[in-house]
Amino acid sequence: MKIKKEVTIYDLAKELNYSPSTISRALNNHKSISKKTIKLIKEAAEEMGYRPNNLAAGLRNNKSNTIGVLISRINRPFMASLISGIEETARKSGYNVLISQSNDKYENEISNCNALYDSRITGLVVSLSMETVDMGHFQKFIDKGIPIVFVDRVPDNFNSYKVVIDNYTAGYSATKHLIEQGCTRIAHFAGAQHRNVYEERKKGYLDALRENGLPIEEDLIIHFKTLSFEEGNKATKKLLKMSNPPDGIFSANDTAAVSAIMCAKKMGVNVPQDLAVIGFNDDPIASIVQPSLSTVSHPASKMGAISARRILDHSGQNYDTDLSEITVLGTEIIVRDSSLKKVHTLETK
Amino acid sequence: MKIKKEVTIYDLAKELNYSPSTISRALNNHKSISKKTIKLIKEAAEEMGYRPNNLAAGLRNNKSNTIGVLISRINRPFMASLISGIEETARKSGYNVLISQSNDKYENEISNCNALYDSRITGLVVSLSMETVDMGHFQKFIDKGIPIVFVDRVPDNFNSYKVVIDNYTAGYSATKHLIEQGCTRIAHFAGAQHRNVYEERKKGYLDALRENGLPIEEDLIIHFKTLSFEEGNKATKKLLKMSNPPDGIFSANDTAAVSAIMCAKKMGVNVPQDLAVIGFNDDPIASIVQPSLSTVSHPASKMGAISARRILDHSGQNYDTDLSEITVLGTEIIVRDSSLKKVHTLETK
DNA sequence: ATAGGTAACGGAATCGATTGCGTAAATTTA
DNA sequence: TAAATTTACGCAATCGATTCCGTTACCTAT
Repeated sequence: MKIKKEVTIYDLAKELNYSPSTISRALNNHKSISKKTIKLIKEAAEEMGYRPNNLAAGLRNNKSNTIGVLISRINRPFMASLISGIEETARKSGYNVLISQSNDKYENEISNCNALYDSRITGLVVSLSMETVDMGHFQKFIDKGIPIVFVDRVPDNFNSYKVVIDNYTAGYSATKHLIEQGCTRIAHFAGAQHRNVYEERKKGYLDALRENGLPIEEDLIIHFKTLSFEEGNKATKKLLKMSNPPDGIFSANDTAAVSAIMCAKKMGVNVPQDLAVIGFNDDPIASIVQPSLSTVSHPASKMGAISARRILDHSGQNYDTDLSEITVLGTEIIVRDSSLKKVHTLETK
Repeated sequence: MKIKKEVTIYDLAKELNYSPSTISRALNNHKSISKKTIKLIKEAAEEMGYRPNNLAAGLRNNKSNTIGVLISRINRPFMASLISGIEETARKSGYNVLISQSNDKYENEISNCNALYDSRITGLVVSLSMETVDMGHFQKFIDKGIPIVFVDRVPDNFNSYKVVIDNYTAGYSATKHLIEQGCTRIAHFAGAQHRNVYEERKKGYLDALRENGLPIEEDLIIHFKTLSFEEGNKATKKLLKMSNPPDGIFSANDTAAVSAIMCAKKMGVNVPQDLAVIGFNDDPIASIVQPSLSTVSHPASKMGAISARRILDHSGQNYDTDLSEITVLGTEIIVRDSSLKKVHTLETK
């Protein structure tokens, strides 16, 4: 097996009778090299099949043109789209994307964090694990001037770039939508309250009830651990067996919302007539379940693109950039059948 | 903003009065360093907060302890699970994972391929884009002794590691299942025939028909471009409007299969009584659609894990490893409601 | 006691690109 | 035309880890 030798700037230098410095500068469009020489060198480089050694450049500059991504799980629709957005944006600028998943374990988040740090990433995009409370493991990036972009599941006690959606307004609007459809006893499937996204969605829910004169009943607020299908099933069963069951559910994710729909159907409860349901995320399953699930959509891929862009821009700029910049993206209530009480009422009249 | 200095093996050398060589060897458990010294050095390294510089090591060794992943799209359930499996396995061995998506464009596949090559990845995991026919862009990896693992969508004209499922048998079994359920006119939603997975699934379908004495009708074989929801809808409509419509569909993926179910329902065709449907992949939507979709499941995450393992093992071994090793994993027919004609017939009697 | 062997470590080159400093030639200015 | 710039480039150190060759000191066998 023949191992072909790689072309380096030294090979180019020898071939063209220039010094390696000139070659390097020419390839980087340094201003102190004449246009002619740059053209000459670049053409020769192309012809000889020169390809820059990122490792060498990285060693010298102590960075690697690589964006690190630290998330809970890759195989979730939201996360996959997020990564997709990061990757597309990064690659257009010649950056690589390094991924790692914590599986929602604090411990994994720390070790992955260290591994990425050691890899001299240019910047880090993070969506916090479910367990994470302490932010200590991120400090070293700040100390080194490496930008961190928190996305979706962000901390509130750590100053850095953030890309989020307006979870409060989304929660408020989703709940308001159910109210407008005639619901008066609306349950909420809430996520872990130390994660901003779930806390704010719940706040929105609560305020929507208050501002519309509906009482808040603690029995109707179910706190989930993982918002899984199984948990959703159990919670729905419990709710529907109450002497005074809810007539609406706002779930903090689609998985649990779908389980609620399917569970209700199995129990003979009509959706949306007896129980209107709205979820969160607009996962593919939302448009497949019957009745189709109303939900809140957010631009996952765009969030990824913006996160990557933050890092790319940060690296191009001077150091004292404002790290605290927060990007808030809008959401949209996607009305499908699972919440359309009114229209349905009209139709059946 | 204080920038903390990184600890290097030279710092350790100075501190402990050893040479950098010894430090390096000790940290790598080289046999020519005494146990005592190794212990001493490792403890000091730990205490001083030493972290190896992968870039420096990578430059020297011309590789980076990084596995490159080249796939079509991240945000597909199969691909996300695949990456998840790769990442978990790689990280356990201290390897990083670099991802890139081609969006099923040949051109992107080439440029991503080059970018990964330039990043000195230790090995490459590839699932071919829909368009790829020529394999030239992969040759340089072979020339360099960098292992490539093709997974799922693999080439048949390129000698390298492969991790696949038995698509032929899966296609055969899925079709056979429909036959056993009483279907006699089974349509097939086929994917691009230059991709092994779709070609073999179709072959299995054809042989199942033949071996069970059913005629092959070209009208019932629809060749899809992307097996999308929209394409599935259109194809289903066309099939059901035939004077002699099919009573079963074997779709090469779940997306199209689900669209068939939903389309049939809308057209007043009963699933599975009038039209039995079976898909492929066991995506989340398969268990959500009603009637739930029978399908073929394959171990996406495990395929990723095995692919990563191939690369890790290859790097540990001597050079003349057998590159042509092919791993074939089993699949499973998941029987749900969309194909259960017989049982349903019994129930309704 | 001496040749031969081994265990334990050090010197210094190497990987490839970058960059501060220096310099010769070309150009402009006075 | 001499002086002052400017242009265009070279020299050599640097980033941090690895590794091929040594080189001691100590041990063993004859």
